[in-house]
Amino acid sequence: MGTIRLHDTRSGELRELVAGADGHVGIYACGPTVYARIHVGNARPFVVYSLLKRFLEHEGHAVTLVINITDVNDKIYAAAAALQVPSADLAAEMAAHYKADTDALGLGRPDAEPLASETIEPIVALIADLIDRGHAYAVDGDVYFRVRSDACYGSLSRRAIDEMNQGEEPVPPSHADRKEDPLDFALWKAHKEGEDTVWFAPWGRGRPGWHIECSAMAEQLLGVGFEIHGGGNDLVFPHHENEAAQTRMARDAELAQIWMHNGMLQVAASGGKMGDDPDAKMGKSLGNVALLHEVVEEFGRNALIMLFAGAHYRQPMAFDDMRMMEALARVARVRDSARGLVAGESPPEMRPLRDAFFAALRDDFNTAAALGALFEWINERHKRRDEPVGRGDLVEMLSMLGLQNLAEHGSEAGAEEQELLEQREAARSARNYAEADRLRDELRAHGWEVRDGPDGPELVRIEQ
RNA sequence: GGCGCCGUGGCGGAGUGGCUACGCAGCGGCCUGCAAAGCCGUUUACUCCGGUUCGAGUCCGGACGGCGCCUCCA
Repeated sequence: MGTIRLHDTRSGELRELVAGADGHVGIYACGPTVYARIHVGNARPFVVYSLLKRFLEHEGHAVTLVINITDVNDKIYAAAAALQVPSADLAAEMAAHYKADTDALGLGRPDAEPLASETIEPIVALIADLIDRGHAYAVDGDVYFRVRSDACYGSLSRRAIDEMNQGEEPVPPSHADRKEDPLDFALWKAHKEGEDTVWFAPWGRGRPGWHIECSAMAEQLLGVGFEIHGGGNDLVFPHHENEAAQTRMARDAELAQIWMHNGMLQVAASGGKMGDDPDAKMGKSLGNVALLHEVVEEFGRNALIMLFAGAHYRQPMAFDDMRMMEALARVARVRDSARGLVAGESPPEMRPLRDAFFAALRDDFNTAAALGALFEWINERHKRRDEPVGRGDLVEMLSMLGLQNLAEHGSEAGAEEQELLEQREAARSARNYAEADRLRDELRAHGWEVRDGPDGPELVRIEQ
């Protein structure tokens, strides 16, 4: 084990991860708002934090990963109204899709996936505390956070307070004067015409604002002052700034120690289908989305994880079909290499490359550099092709990426394919190469590639 | 306009004050009926201009270019 450092947005530098009691590490990552099916961009944080959990556990920590589901939100009301369905039904449907789509990534589930709609009591209690402490105020059923009462406001996103505005939804003229200060943001929104879900609070009927939902859900499951808060870097301001401010003012403590932010997926306006140069963040509002389940169905989860792991999590990442094809080739390289490894430990001389892999992960979870070490290990393994090489190191490394399946024995070809292979061998023996090649093409159409080796032909499953 | 990030070889993408990242693709060779896989060899780098330094893609300043946030967004 060694020191693990992670980039902290607040300080702008790498900070050592300091675990809590008994080596416990709590991670809270902002999950999706469920008003439509998620796109591959939404999957990046899911993958990054799921893999981070694996790595931290490997390093001896007990990890609790929480990824929330925002199921009460303006966007959900709007989408449900457009579809003429109850907003709660739409949210439930899309939450189910979200779980199925991320299940297909094969990385397991987070330890907790709280719903905003099931956290209303803690949310109301948190708002009440803020009002009691003078950091929030109720006006005509709305409740607003008094931004200027927090001297540290802006410290996460490092913005000067006078250069900010909360924007929020278009404010009707009748509401324009509700806020004491334009900077103040809503903790509770009074029920409005057309909204079909409502909860009761001391200051009136309504529903929570987005930011307070996360503060409450995180505290419920991880307490205050947990180790890592994550999310996309588009959430730094205002979402995470507001989350941090709410908890700071209500609890006199910081919500999280390290604020991690992953970079955006960049994609062309076509959604990455046409090979155009990526030129903008993938986003539902831009219409340039590639849906997660479509990408997984087309290229497989191995390739998508390989793509994500191929770049540092903080960097923006280009996404398109060409890059998925390249990721698929990397997957094939690993699987081809793993074939032929024997059970057991790897040669000690190859240990430094395994160690380099983990050292890279300890240095701000640099999966790209780690993958470089993994491929160097593979190259070294091939140079030793005349001696048995244990798969131990490779399985250990691949497990960090959720790709250990690449080192496992693939399924055997079916009887039909075996029959075709035997027919091809017969044709080869008869030097009827035209027929042999035809049978090889036929096997390829079945998804199996023929590789003739010293010990006879072998059938190898073609990646995706 | 403000804040932040980035600019590496055909493409993707790490890293580092002096030593081949890595992957994909290309080229030559070995192997092979031909392929595939693999091996050997090999081509192509650090946006530009100043500065610091014995030495800078690597640090500092500037220019140009790109991206994110500043309104919902992973």
